[in-house]
Amino acid sequence: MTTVEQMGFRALADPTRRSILQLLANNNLTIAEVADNFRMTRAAVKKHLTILQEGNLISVQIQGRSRLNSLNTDGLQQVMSWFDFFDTFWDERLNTLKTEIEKDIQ
Amino acid sequence: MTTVEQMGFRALADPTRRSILQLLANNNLTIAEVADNFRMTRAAVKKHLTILQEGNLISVQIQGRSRLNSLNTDGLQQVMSWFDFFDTFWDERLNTLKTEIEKDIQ
DNA sequence: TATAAATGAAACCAAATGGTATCATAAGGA
DNA sequence: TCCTTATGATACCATTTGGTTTCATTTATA
Repeated sequence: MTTVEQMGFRALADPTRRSILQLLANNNLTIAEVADNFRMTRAAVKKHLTILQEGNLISVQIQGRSRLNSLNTDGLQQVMSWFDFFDTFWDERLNTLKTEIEKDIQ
Repeated sequence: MTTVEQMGFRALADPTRRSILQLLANNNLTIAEVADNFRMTRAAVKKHLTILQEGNLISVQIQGRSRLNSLNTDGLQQVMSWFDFFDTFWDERLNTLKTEIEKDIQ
């Protein structure tokens, strides 16, 4: 049961991967360019990029011998939509609170 | 460098823990009550609850010999605020698009 | 005061994770 | 063509993770 949502959350669990996403928000970058921003091997960075891709958080465009990574907002939206569940929860609590206050007033 | 944000993301990476949060959105539950909803031992569930607490996603209230777990919206808010970074990114892209269209019109 | 109920804690285990090093392959450029 | 650049793919390793089992501690209760 490895849903897209699950892959997205798993991808976001690592701080390096979250940094990569913030990098890609500014520019589309090749693997080597992304790797320049971290103190680990290109191989390690490439693994992170693969996991980000599996979570639909980035998309890849192959240009000759290089591989351009760009942010994919679809995955981010999907993960963010998980939190909507709690929006209704918060609304309900606010309504309950409101009802209690109204009771107090009368 | 284990920030609260990092702990929150890590806590959310596991599907069992996300389910627990949704359970606690409806009711405050003891460890045993939470465990009734899963096919794993109480010990395993307790570990998950500890990780959720470290991520500020739940808070615990001790009542006699039982331990009541409840949703802590602070942690959720903190994690959700990470995504705000990309809101401005999206806005910028929309503005860029708008500018391009306006250029086309003239 | 026994006894049951609820949790705490620690040792242990298999699998996943994040990293490295190494070698292979593909594509541009002098 | 030859060399360099950019990536692909493995094998390997230490640590973390998610789970179990077992035993100890604390708190209600008959």
